[in-house]
Amino acid sequence: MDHATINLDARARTLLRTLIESYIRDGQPVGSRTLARSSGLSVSAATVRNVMADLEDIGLIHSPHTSAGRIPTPAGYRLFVDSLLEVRNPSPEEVRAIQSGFDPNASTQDLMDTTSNLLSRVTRMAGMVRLPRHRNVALSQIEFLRLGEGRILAILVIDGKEVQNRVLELERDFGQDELQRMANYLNAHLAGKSLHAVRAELLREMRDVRDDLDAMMLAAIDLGEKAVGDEDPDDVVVAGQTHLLGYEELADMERLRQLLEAFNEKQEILGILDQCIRSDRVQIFIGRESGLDWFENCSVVTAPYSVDGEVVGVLGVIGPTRMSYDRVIPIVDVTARLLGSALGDPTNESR
Amino acid sequence: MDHATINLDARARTLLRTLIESYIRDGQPVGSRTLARSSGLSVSAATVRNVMADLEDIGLIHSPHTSAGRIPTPAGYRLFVDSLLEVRNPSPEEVRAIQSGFDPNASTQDLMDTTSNLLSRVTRMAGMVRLPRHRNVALSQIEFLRLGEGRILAILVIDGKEVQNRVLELERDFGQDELQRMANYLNAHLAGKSLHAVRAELLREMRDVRDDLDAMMLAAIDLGEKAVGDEDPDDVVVAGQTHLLGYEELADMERLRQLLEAFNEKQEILGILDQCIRSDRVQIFIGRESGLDWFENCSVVTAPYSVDGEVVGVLGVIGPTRMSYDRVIPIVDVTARLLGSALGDPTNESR
DNA sequence: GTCAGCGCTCCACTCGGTCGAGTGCCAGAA
DNA sequence: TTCTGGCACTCGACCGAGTGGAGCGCTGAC
Repeated sequence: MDHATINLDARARTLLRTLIESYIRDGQPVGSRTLARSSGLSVSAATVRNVMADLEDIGLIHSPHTSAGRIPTPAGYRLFVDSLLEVRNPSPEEVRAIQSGFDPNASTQDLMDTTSNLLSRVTRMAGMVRLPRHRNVALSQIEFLRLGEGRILAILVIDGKEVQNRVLELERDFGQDELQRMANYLNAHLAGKSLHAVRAELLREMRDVRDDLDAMMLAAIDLGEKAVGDEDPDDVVVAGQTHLLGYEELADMERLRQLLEAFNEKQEILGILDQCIRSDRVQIFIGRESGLDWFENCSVVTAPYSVDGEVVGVLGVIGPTRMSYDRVIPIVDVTARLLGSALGDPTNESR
Repeated sequence: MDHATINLDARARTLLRTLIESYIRDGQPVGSRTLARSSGLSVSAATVRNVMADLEDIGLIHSPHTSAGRIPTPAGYRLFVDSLLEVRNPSPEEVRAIQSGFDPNASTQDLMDTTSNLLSRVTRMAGMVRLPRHRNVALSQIEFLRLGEGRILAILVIDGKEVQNRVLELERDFGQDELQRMANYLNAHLAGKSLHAVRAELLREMRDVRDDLDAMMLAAIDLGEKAVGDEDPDDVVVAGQTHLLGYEELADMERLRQLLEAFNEKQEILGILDQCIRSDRVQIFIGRESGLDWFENCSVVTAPYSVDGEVVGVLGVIGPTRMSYDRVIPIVDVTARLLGSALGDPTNESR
């Protein structure tokens, strides 16, 4: 396939680009006459037909039936977004709309919500945001609360603002005063370090220094490890799914159901987003490329967002394959940047 | 309208009932011949036609066009569910399916999730559960954690298993040891009492005894009042919205969009459910009766659920007006009962 | 390599006709 | 008075034929 793209001469590329742009705009198969006229080239419709026949052989376009116009195949879209597309700069209004949506004082959860809402509102498709990994956020404080026989509540305060609760089931029972002392010990040792570091340290101490510590400290370390142990839950925030009902190419009810179901389950969405987290720029999945059958006629545009140079999450939109990539891509891109800086914003960290 | 229902003789009622049952089953307008045959009455089609003409005059049925059969109007459905419907007992499998879904050890939130999932799975429509009011649950414990300058985290443990976090912004700053003492004071006074009682007591103490207490106690009461003060957030759990895509009478995309949007916003759903909380049995909204335009072609079946004799919430389903009320009503009913007892189950309260 | 032209294909649309379900009404029976 | 059979009529669903138009592939000329 790849060598085929190289074989395309300038004229064929122009025609393919014009064809796809036209189809994206109108949603109608485009015929040779229209294409000849709108391409800007001074060639006749017959010539265009020849070129189109070639493109069809390569598998970039196809006609739904004899004597209809041509529409792009997934491979055609692929080539289009990879090397033919000229992305517009996002319009100033759009940038402003996105920018003004970010409240630098909001909690992380709120930021995620607004972001996916913004994405879906501006693009009129479904927006989604993968929650940031908390690898390098600082543990501010850890506390334990006895709930009942062998059940204690661990409270982690992160970055001085996020609070996480975890209920631990233990075999041994601890009194509240014991718990208090263990928390004090852990806080003294670990407060201010990143969760990642905390975890590593606890594991190391459990292995190395168990002889040097009294039973209480040992229990404290054990408890701390249990409390920080679990990764934060994988999650993704989705918004604006209902926009997808508006696109007639997605009008098949059964398909649509599966699609919305996937948004509810979130599992598959997560899978897709996680595929993108290693990339450092906008990525695009077209149709079934993501591996899910029911993504036919859908495309996904994602971009990772980073704080202090480290990628911490991914966001993106899902819409019909026939979408305005030139408009959507920069929107996703700029949103990712703005989210990254909102998360890393000092005004956000200070409180 | 009401006197009209009284004017109906037995035959007309039978015919209306058969007509609606038939329409609910097949989704087709039903004509006089079919109706005459399936009603069980020994009357001719012509007679049936006369009766139908009367029913149409009263506004209980209408034909979509000349010489199609008749279909029920909302008023017809209303009369049907009010006085013609014979509800089946829920089938044993259904009861078992529902019953086995309840895990008596689950947290309230999990219970809500499973319940709405159950409702939607068993009825194949959208299920929803209004979160229970916590009016008479016991406060087990209250703790405070200093997050930063003037920001403290209040942790309420309720019923020995639910945990609620609330961040309070205060004008004055407290040290952690002060907070500890205040928590001790509050726990000593209030633990074990219902949230409702706690709140009342705190308010009373603030008014009455401020002279007798030192500043610390006063601050503690103030703090406690702030922590328990807010009502728990209004919320509703929804599941299985996607089932609604399967019903062709809801196939209008624009309508469907509004409907799903409403599920996302939850506000309107809340409104509907709250209308039902005063009732003590199954309630039904047909079409626009709930006051929302876009509920055309939809009906809502709700039932309140109670713990220890007090109604604490509502659950229900939303589906097409043309639904099997005789099957859905008992399902909703029995689910409400089972949820109530799962919430009140002593095995649930003990841990 | 490009282009005009021809013949062909296929879709979308319209038109007329038929069929069947169902209605409304009427006159006669019970 | 109530019921019933019969009749004329209406309307939607379906079918098939016909038509116009868009668009293709191919070919022969330049």
